[in-house]
Amino acid sequence: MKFRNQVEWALHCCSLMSSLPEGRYLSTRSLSEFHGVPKEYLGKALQGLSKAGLVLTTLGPSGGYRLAREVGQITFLDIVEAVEGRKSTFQCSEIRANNPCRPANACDDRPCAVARIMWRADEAWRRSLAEVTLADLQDMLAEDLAPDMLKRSFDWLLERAG
Amino acid sequence: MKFRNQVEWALHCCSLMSSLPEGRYLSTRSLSEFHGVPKEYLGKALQGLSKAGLVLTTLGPSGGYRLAREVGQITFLDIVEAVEGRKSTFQCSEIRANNPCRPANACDDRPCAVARIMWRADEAWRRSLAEVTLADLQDMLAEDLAPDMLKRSFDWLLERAG
DNA sequence: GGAACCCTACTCGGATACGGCGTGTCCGAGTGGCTTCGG
DNA sequence: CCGAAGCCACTCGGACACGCCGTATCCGAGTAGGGTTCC
Repeated sequence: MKFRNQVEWALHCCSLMSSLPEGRYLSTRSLSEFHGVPKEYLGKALQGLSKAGLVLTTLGPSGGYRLAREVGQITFLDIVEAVEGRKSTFQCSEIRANNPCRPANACDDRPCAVARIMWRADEAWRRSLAEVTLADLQDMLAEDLAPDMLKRSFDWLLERAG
Repeated sequence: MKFRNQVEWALHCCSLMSSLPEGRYLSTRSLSEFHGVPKEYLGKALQGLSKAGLVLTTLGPSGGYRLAREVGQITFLDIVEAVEGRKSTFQCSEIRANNPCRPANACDDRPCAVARIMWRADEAWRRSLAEVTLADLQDMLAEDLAPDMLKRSFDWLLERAG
């Protein structure tokens, strides 16, 4: 079980858009050049973000994407679910119903115990991702990276942002 | 991102083997009949458990699988990792290295901030699964299911166990 | 000079091919148990 | 009657096809901006 690489791309794109000034947009072309990934394919990840309402789009020259909410109001879980979907990582196929010893009037009032445990782990994972926002990521990056590099990246995207 | 259904099968098979008396074995044939899943394919999941050292095998008539440790010493994480592998759900492709503004002597002493957050969520998920053992599952099932059905299932597998 | 119009170039979005891994199946190596034969 | 040997049926384990989803790409609908033209 592993994430598709679109998740990573979407997260990094949102990270870039976090420092985008009000009213400016970043195009798929610019984002793909910055990250060195295929433009057309990256577009599908961004479309996922658009469908989920996380980003706003504008057409035409100097068009592109920008975040739809404040950086503190967009969590990692929002982004991951926008790309990967909202379905649980564990799907219970009700295998217990095939038990040959199971009577017809079996008590199915509770979900399968195995599924309950797996879903609980799924919840823990989602909760961990829901606790981190893009604002937190900005803080982490500010602490990790050299200030001059942040500045240059900021200028780079400002130059390309319509 | 979703688990393969082999995970569910493996968990339910381990659940059955949990109540297997000492020295007895359950064959892939019996397990597949009990759960109503393809025998040959279920075998691959059990082979995964075998490779991970979670179960012991015996060949010949009345051969099969049985748990290698006490039910309290086998966690859900053990089983899931035996089937799905131990790799993290998030793979960092070091996309930040493609940043055109990144100098040659970039500071890569720390992993990518995005990856750190995703890995933390991965850890939370694993921790949740590591906290539950097959003994806990047995307790849950004893509380959920009717005692007579447990008894019948127990007799069923005893009849088939070599 | 200013405003309206048109054209162009650039954008996103959905529809369209290719490949890898999960899904499902088959066959061979190996072994424990039953039968049989001899003492 | 008892023990040992041989055979057989049953087991696991790895090697072999099929199908679906992730990956990658292309093309069309639509629009913002700039240039031109007219008033």
